[in-house]
This record gives sequence, C-alpha cells and structure tokens, in this order.
Amino acid sequence: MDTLFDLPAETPVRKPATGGQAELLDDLNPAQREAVTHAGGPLLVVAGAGSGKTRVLTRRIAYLLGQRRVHPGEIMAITFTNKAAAEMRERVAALVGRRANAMWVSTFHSMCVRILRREAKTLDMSSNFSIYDSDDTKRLITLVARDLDIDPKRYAARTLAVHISNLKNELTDPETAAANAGNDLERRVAEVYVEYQRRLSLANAFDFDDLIMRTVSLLQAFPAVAEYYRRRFRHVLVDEYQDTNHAQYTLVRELAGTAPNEAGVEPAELCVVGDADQSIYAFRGATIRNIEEFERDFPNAHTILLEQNYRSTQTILSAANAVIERNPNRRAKRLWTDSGDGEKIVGYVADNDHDEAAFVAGEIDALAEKGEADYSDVAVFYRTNNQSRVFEEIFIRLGLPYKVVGGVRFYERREVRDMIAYLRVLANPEDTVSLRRVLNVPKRGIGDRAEAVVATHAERERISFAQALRDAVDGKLPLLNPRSVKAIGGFVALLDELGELVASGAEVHDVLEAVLEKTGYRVELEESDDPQDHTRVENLDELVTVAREFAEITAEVAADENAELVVEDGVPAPGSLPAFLERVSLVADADSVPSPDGGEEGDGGAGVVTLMTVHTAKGLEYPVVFCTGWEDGVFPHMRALGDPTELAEERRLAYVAITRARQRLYVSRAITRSAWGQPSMNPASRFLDELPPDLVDWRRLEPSSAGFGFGSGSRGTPRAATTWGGRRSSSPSSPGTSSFGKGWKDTVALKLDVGDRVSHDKYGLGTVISCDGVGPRATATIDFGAAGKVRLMLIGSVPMVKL
DNA sequence: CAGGCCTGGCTTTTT
DNA sequence: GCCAGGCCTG
Repeated sequence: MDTLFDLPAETPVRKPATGGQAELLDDLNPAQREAVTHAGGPLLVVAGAGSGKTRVLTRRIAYLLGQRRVHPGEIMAITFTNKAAAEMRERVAALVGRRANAMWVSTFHSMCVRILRREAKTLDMSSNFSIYDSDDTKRLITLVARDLDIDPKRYAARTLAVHISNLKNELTDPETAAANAGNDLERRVAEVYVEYQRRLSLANAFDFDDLIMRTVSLLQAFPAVAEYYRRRFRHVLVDEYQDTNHAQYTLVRELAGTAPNEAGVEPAELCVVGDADQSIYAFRGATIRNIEEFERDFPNAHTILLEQNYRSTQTILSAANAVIERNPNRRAKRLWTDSGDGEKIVGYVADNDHDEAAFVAGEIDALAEKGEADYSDVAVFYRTNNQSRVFEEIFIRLGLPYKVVGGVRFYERREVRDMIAYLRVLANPEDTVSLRRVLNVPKRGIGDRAEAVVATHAERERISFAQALRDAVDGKLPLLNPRSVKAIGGFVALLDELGELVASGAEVHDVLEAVLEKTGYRVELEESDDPQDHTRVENLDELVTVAREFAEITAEVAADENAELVVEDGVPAPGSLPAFLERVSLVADADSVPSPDGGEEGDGGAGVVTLMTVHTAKGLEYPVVFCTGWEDGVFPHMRALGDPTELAEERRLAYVAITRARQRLYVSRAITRSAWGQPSMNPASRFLDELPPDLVDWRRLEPSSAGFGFGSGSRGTPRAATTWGGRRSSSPSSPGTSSFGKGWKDTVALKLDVGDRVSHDKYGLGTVISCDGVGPRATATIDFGAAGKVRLMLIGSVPMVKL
C-alpha cells in the first residue's frame, strides 16, 4: 500500500518557481498576485475550479516567509484532507525548503487532536485518548440506546448518530439539546446524547465531531489557552472554506480572533480560500453561509475573485457556467480560459445502463486506439457507488483496465477494524467500545449474556469495563457461569501478555503479528472455506505491511540528521503505537487514486481508467471525463428532486463533475436502469437540459416518435420500443430551452393506489403492487405480467394512464 | 452460545 | 441485488 505516506503528484505548474523570491509572483495573474501579497485584514479568495487555488495558497505562504519575514512557526494552514495538507506542505517545501517543517499544515481534525493531546488534562481526559470514527460512534450509541430502553426500530442508531453529529456541528452541548428538545425524537436524541458523552469520557475517547467541538469549547472556556495559540499563530490559512461547518468556522474565528483580546493580542491574519459553487458536503454539516457571510463575520475583510481557469477548454467552462448559473442566490462568477474552445461535449442516450457502459468502454478504446488518450487520462464519474458495478462488468468483459476508487475503504473493513480495536485497547485500556468489539472476536465463548453481566457490573460499580472484566476473573460476579469466567480469564491474560509486549517497546507491526497469532484470528480465517476470508487474510497482511512501513519511515526520518524532527507537545512519539493509531484514525484514504501518469506499480504504460463518485472526484482533474447516469432520480438524486436546497447541492455536484475535465467531456444517460434488481425508467437529468445545445454533439439520442434525425453512431444497439408523448427535452432541436423542468417537477402526474390497473406505453397493462414516497418522490412498483415488475417514478409525464 | 435464516433497507462521506 | 442486523433453533 502506497498510500499512507505517499505524497500526491504535484499538479503541473506552468513555470515552476524554483529558487528566487522574485519569481514568486512572476507567473501569476493579477488577481492571484493580489491574493498572494495582500497584507493586513482578513482575506477571502473566491477561487473558481481550476483557477490556481493551491498555487495561490502555497505562494502566499512562501511570500510570507520570504518577503514578509514571518517565522514558519507562526503559520497555521488548515485543510480538510491529509492529501491536501501533504500537497501543500510539499509545494511550500519546494519553494522555501526545510523551513516548511515548522509550520502547522494539517487537517482540521489532526490540528485539533494536537491541541487536545496537549491540553487533555484541562478537559479531564488523558492524552492517550482514542478517536472514534462513525462506526465506533454507532456502536456506542447502540449500546447507550439499548441501556436507555429505546426502541431500535423507531430510533435507529444511525439516525440518533446523525442527529447527535448535527448538534455537535452546531456546537450544541447535551444540556442545551435537552432544553431545546421540542418533539419526541429530539428528546430521545438529547437523552442519548447526554449519556453518550458521558460514556465517551469514561472510555477516554473523542469522536470526530468532538475533536472540533471540544477544541472550540476549550478555547472559549480557557482564555489563557486561546491566548497561547493566538500569540503563536499569527497567520491562519484555510483551504476549502466552503466546506466548513459551523463548528469549524467558530474554531477558525477563535484561533484567529476578530478583535484584540484582553491582553491586547491582535487578531491573526486570516486568509481563507474557497468556492461556494463547489460546496458538496452539506450533508456533513458544511454550510456555504460561512463563505457567503465572510465579510460580515470578519470586519474589514477583502475579497478577491479568481475566474481565470488553467485547466479546461472554454467549451467545458461554458457548460459548467451554464449549469451553475441556474442556482438561485449565487454570487456571480464566470470561469474563462484563454486556451481555446477545444472539442465539443459528447452526449449519448443509452437504452439501459449496460448500453451506457458499453458506450463508455467503446469510446475509451477508440481514444486509446487513436493515441488520443491513455487509460490513465480517463475518469468515469457516477452519482452513487452502486453504479460502478455495471461498468466493472463491462470493463472486465472487454479487458479494459480500471480501478474503482472509494466504496468500502481499507480501514473500514471488518478484519482491519478488529485489529485496530485490539491495538486501541492496548493503547487505551479504558476504550470500552474497542474492548467490547473484540471481547468475543474471534469466538472465545464470551457471549451476549456474559457481556451484559459484566457491563451491568461496570455500570453499577462505576468502574470501567476493563476493570469489571478483572472483577469477573476474581469471582466477584456470581451471575456468571464458571465457563464464562474461565473464558474471560483467558481473554484478560491474553491482553496482559500483549500489554507487556507493548510496554517492552515492541514495534507496532510486531505487536500486530502477536495479536494475529495469539488471538487465533489469523488461523481462524486461514482455515475457513469462505473465499471472502481469504481476502481478509490478505488485508491483514497488508495492515502489517503498513505498520512495518510506518516504523521504517519513522526510523529513516529519525536517522536523517537533515530532517528536522519536530517533537512537540501533542504529538505522540514517532513510531509509537499511539502515533500509529492516530495515523490510521485520521488518515483513512488507503485506497488511493491511481496516479495520472499511469504508473500504479508496473501495470505497464497506459495505466488504468479511474472509476469514482463525483464526490470523490472533487479536487482531481482528468483529460477525459465521462459523466454518466445523468437522469432525474439518479443525478440529481431521487431524494433531492423535491427539495430546492438539495437540488442546488446536486447542481453544484454537476458543476464539480464538469469542471474536472480538461479536454474532453462526455455526458450520458440511460433510459432504463436496473436499480435494486428491478428496472426503472428515468427521465433525462434536468442538468442535461441546462447544457448549452450548441456545445453538445449528441452521438445518439433517445428513439422517439418525433422521428428527427439521430446521431449516426447508434452502434446497433436495440432501440427501446417507447413512443411516449410530449416533452422529450434533450432533443437536438431544443436542448437548452425546454421548459419541462418547470412544469412537472412539483407535480405528481399520476396518483396511484395499490391494486389500481394501469396501461403503460411500453409495458402494457399492469397492476400496482406497491407505492412509495410522496410528492415528487413518489414511485410505484407495478406488475406488468409477462413484462415483469417495474418500479416507476410518478413525476412528470409518465407514459402511462390509470384505467 | 453459535450459526443459520430471513427481513428490511438502501446517497453522497474529506476526518 | 446485496449486506447487515435481528431472531430463532440446535
């Protein structure tokens, strides 16, 4: 795995400014230059896609260091991903050298971890705390909800977790949540929230949201702590500001300040960079309010707009502009380039998802054949992960090399998480969630009943679960049968033995090996005849390799006297178990994106095609991009159709997708697509209609009764037998001007009930067997007899009548 | 206590 | 169509 430590490839900079400071500004356009040199008040850089955002940030830092004599230790640069942080650090280092090491360049979360480890005592925590991800969080919430006798059917752990996360993102503490609770759900959530926080503390753990929220409350409750950081960091830079949530916004404000504090310490110089049009994480609490209201939040703020694009052709940019312009209440911004129009966008309407994938594969092959693109130049985007399947099927059949990025990640795999849980217990014995996770994994005869007895004892005696286990071994729990006591005894002895190994200073990978052997985890998998378990063993070997590399790299850095190994408060000892755990908790992008030059470890020359969701594609760019599944109900997603706010977010997602393309952009949709095993018919995505018609070369259009000319490239695919009336939108005559988006989007064309008889233009006579959703989300599953069961959306002009 | 079967559910996911 | 979690049985 090349992932934990790899630095991403440098995005091409036209004229690399290698040495002299004078060159820092040379190859910048006027707006970029202004952003780099601006001094004094808060600065907002509105950076359109491909406008050289990272270049501005890194040059600005280099300029601060070189021209404005800022000490690197005074700079804090905050990003959302480790990849972005690594890239920024790398690029600054390329400009200024090793001095870059003294800066804090990190993600919001690792920055907070660093502060929290340093200040843990202040919050009654111990600095070896665990960091719970959403899976751990859900487990703990499940435990809490069960203890509170909450009906898991009515209030799913996931739902509770989402609500609690939202509260934390809004910096609402449990008491306030309880006081504000206005309905049954909110009361239940608050109840769980209170107990959940108590149990987190007891486990000496923070969840992801806590990392931010607790840091904010730390800074707010302890002015001396805030002042320490304020004095220290005189420059705060924030990347992807449009993705900040309320908690992160407050954190930035607390760190930088907006006015001198009581001691007269001036606010730090703040520079944030972002693009409201690329905000696609509202579902995680991100709010574009923060970028929209920047000037109000930070008095005397200055705003700079970067609109010149260095990535795409004008055709692609015009398409992107046309789509995003439809979003209401948006700050005007139009991307442009001086590099020419380039190729037209290619459109394709497929009969079904299979046909769509075949078209994509055919085009990729043709481009490769003509030498116009390597496989690694090509990316295929879709809205949801399950859409990757059909591409995989077709690509495998055709022998087209590809890699799916995203989906279930390495560190989310069960076996990996089990091992991490063991390591966490060894690093933080109070970590109840991890301890209970591995209590009976692999099976060692400690069942639900025994676990419950121990848990109750722990709760009653107000002791940790770990201590309660020891009490069980000491015979203090009469409710346990002797067999369970013996099993628990074995488990505790095992942990003690592993604990001694850790205490003796063993390397992480040796500890990991010991866990795999001594628990019998590996043997169990090896002896299993389930083929999945074979993969699991491979993943575990991979994890051991990761740990070994972790130790080796740390050793190399330590041995390199040129490297400044910054050892500071809040940073675990290099190479230690806590350091490793922090790494795997905060760096979860193990399945990496293949490198653009096609060199993923020797798969020969042309590399592989990359498949991913649009969300995953953010921040990336490819010469050739396929935007697939542009259908109402797929993209925009079904759940966004009825909600203008969500629809605007989907449109931003479309904007992100389009602006990833450098030279060639394809858009496609399928008339029918199998979803959840059943075919469903989807109308064209409204976003297709928003593309200026003259920019799109429709290779193939949906067969229709209107009979106007279709592109010639229909490749012999069978045409759907549909002849339905009316409003086909993306016809060659009027793609951009169709009004169907207005007329039908809020209306349900057909009101159906179970048992109704219908007649469908394509499927014929049928009977409604179920109805789902309301309003624009309404669907019906209809049994068409010989034509099968079909789930249909009921919005728009459905080619069907009720009988 | 463990393993098997069945039902339900199901966007996106930087950390 | 697939996975996860709950329930039931051996």
